[in-house]
Amino acid sequence: MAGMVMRTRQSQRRRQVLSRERIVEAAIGLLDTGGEGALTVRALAERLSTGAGAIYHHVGNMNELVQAATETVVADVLPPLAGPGGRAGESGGPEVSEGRPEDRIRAVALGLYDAATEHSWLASRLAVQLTRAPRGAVTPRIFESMGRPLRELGVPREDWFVTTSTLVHYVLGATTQNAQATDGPGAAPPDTEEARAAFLDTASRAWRDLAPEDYPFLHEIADQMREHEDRAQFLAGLDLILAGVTASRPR
Amino acid sequence: MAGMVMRTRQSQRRRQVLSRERIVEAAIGLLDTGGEGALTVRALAERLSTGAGAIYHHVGNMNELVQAATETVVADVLPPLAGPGGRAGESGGPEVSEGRPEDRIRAVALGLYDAATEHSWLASRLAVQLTRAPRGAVTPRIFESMGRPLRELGVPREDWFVTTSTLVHYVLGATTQNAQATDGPGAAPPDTEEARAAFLDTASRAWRDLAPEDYPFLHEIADQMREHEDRAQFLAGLDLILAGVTASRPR
DNA sequence: ACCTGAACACCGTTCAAGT
DNA sequence: ACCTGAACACCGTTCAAGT
Repeated sequence: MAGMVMRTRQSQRRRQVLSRERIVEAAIGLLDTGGEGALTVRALAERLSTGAGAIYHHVGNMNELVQAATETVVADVLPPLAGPGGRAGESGGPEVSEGRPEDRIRAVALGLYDAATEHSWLASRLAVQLTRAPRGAVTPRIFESMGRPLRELGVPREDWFVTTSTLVHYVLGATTQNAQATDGPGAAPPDTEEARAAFLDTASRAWRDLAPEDYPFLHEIADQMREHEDRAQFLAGLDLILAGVTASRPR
Repeated sequence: MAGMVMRTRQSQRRRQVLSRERIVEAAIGLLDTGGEGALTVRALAERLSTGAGAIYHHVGNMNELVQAATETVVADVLPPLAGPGGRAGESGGPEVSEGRPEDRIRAVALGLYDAATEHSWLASRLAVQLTRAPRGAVTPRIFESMGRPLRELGVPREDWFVTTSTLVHYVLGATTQNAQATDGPGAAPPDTEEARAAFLDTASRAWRDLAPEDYPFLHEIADQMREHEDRAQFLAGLDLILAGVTASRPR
């Protein structure tokens, strides 16, 4: 009987070369390589050595596919959701209930930030996803892992939703902003270290070239913009918000 | 001589029915009505009673057109950039140097928020724009008007860039998140008051249906999510960040 | 100079036909 | 059940030809 099951599974696996998982995986590959413009049904079919129509047997449409890709990538960087007791889950990511609450919030934020840096297409999709599919798998996990530490920070119960939303919105905005935009037309931010330095230098100079009467502030921060480091900046902004969270709580 | 100029201008105006401005205007109309999916060269050409190719005489390509539309909409809601002295500019929006600094930051943020609410396509485009075109017209204006009041708040000079970026990122994220997504497939958030209530109700119920051991926090805030009001929430989040800004400053 | 509109090289999606 | 691939109805963009 065990043999029968084995044989069934094997033959299924042999014949069913195509699966939703394999398609999503291939889609992520195409997205990473060439951005959203590179993900087409035909390119996908070729990479999977199949016909265009076969894709539609496992995936409803293109939009659903990109959503699945987003969910897959994000799920990998979120901490497992064991209960508040803190037992370990089996998925990747750090523990959700260990360490200081600020650090746990930072860990989730950084996980999303790094994922968005690695997958340039992620940020813009993530934003859409959170709005449209609050029943999707990742939205609840993001809110749960970002918000849970707030209790320990002493945030009053009635502020939990606002505070969590604010944190998520910041992460979303910063992440979108810093995403390498390899997609579509327009001057894409650079990939290499020195190209990035040149990019910042040009941007900084552009600010300095503005009329000083109209843009006195930009003139004053042009240097800081040239020298800033994205990831450190992201963390500093997060700490600013956390300072607000701590300052607002009653004692 | 004045007559000659007049005649030239008139005949130009008569013949040149098409102009970059008119095209951008029509594009905004299409975007507002049907989202990014509704903006096609053919639809644009029909609305302007012309051929498809004519568009390309005034606009480089589709992407450039959407960027121009974004710039136009955003420019209308930003305060005029008179010097720190505070004389009035001639464009729309409130004064940049009047009132308490917190209120001026709120005004800019709300202007962007309201614009994004009115133009559902704006948010996602704005995010892209800020990254790719730091020399564009709106990015400097946003940073200048959001950051200028920071001096009066007592934020130390070396924190100006981080603080401004954090504020902009939050606005960007919140705005993207709350944007009515009429575009593309997927369940679009609703337009009417009661449809929105139903939407929030469903979303809140979805959180409540999650396993309580894994999502204890979401269970606790499900009610707040159902009852929250987007704009008030947006402002509350902004105030949270401003609290952090104030808390971090040396005194 | 400005505009026309057919033509080109793509898309996502469907569907009869095959195995 | 799963897959094939031609066909359909779209795209953005180009370009010879007109005025």
